[in-house]
This record gives sequence, structure tokens and C-alpha cells, in this order.
Amino acid sequence: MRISSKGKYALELMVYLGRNYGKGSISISEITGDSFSIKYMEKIAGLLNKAGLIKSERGVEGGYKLVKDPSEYSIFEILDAVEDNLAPIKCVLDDDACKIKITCKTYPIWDELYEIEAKFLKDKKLTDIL
Amino acid sequence: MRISSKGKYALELMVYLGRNYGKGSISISEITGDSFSIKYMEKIAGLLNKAGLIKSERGVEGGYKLVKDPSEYSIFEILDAVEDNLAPIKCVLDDDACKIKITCKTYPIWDELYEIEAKFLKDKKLTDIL
DNA sequence: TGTAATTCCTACCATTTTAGTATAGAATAT
DNA sequence: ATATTCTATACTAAAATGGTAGGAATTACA
Repeated sequence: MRISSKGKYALELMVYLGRNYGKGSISISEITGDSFSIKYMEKIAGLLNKAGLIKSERGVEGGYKLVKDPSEYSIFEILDAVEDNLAPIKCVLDDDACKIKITCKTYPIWDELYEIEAKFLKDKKLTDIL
Repeated sequence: MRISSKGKYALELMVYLGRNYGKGSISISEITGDSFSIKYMEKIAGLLNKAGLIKSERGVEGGYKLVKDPSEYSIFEILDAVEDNLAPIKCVLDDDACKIKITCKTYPIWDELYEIEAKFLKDKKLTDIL
């Protein structure tokens, strides 16, 4: 399971929103400050929004907010919303990635590894890292 | 933990050698058959050889063989010999990849995830997939 | 001594992925 | 109106991936 910068920043963003839960919408520029690309974080927020994990509001005083209590977000669903494929190797989640799965000797390893990773991340909640 | 094709093929190669343990050296061309690039597998075998996991013999009747009983190889050491970085995100194993680790809110997640993955792969032995 | 089979070494390359940047547009509070 | 914010899409430079290519070194065997 390789986590790209998208996943990393998505989680940092959710942490920020979690800490400000109940305080209305938070803008991207407030979250990133000057030390990070607003444009890149906007794109990541867009993915989380599309996945239904956060709610957006445009205009002045707009921004993003969580749609449920921070304790109800698993780390898994946050990463899964922005990453293309969380599996250790593509064939686990993408059937087209491998034509020989049925005879593949190593497939069970990847499958089991993914189950273990996913379980850990599903049990871990956003509140655990606030 | 993303497994590249190098890791996948390294494991397939070790499975082949494991099944032929005690039968002398096995050549790359025997392992790959005609359906796969001999040159690429040669490179992978070279990495395993350098890491001390297999022993090579040149010339006619040459090839590779395991240096210990298949039950003594963990899947982890095989993958680790050929993959650049098994961690879920670079900063876990490569200190230069991140300058803000000390203040990073998400680092503990990656670190713990890696420990879980590594433990699974260290407990899993080559004999488990022969 | 010659030859075929094998590993070893290093350089190269095309494609895909990653990590953003750029530009323009739409919605909203004041 | 205007400033602020999200939305959408296109573009791009750099890195990683998944090989390929060519030849040199070693060895068994005829």
C-alpha cells in the first residue's frame, strides 16, 4: 500500500477540519497557509468533496466542513477517496491488471496483505490523530 | 506498501527455486520459459544474489539455487532485497524524504502501518506459498 | 582448444505516474 | 460591484517503472 502525497495531504486536511469541527466552513487558504500550494490542496479537497466526505460552500466565508463527527471517519475511507488504488499490487483491486491471477502463485500473499492493511486503516479513526 | 513487478517476479522466481530445492542450479531461461523476458529476470536474480539470498553459478549447467531451506526465507526479506522502499510512504524509511516529521500529524499512522505490514511478511515464509 | 550456455555489468529508453501549475469560470456574502 | 471562495480542465516537469540491448566473464564439455 503506497500512500502518495495526495493521501498524505488529504489526511492533514481532514485533521485540520476535524480540529475545527462545528466552527463552520474553513477555507483552503487557511488550511495551507503560505507554506503549501493552495491549488494542489484545492484539487484534493475536490476529491474528498466528490466522495461525500466533506461539504463545500462557495463564496466569501465559504470553505469546507466535515459532514459527520470526526470519530465516524476511518482513515481508510479518507485515503480511499483520493488514492487510485490502495492495494499492494494492482491486480488485487483491478481485475484487468493481471491475466493470470488464477494460476499466480503469489496472489494470495497480496490479497491477504491488503486485508490486513485495510483492517488496520478501517479501525483507525480520524479522532485517533487529532 | 506498493509491490512493483520486481517484487512480484522475485517472489515467483524464489517459488520456482524453492520447488527445486536440492536439485542443483536452475537457469533463468528454465524459470521464465518463453513467456517472459529473460533479461529482466536476470536483473532481478542479480539483486537476490547480491543480497545473499541465492547463490549463482556461471557457465554451462550454471544457474541459481537457494542458500538455505525454503522454510527459512521470509517473504519480507525476499521483497526487501529487490524493492527500493517497502514503506507505505517514503518518510518512514528514508529520513531525507521529509523535513517536518517531528510536527507531522499523520506520521504515526504510516509508521504503525509499516510495522503491521512488515510483521505479516516476516511471519510468512516461502514454504507457505510453495 | 573451441564452443555453447550461462551469469554479470552497465547503459539506455519508452511509458506511466506523480506532483504539482495555470487559466478561466461560477457562486456567494457584503 | 467586488472580493473571496470553490470548480473544472488542461498542461507540464520530474521521477519511477518496466523493461531492452550489447557485450564481457566464466564454466562444462567435446
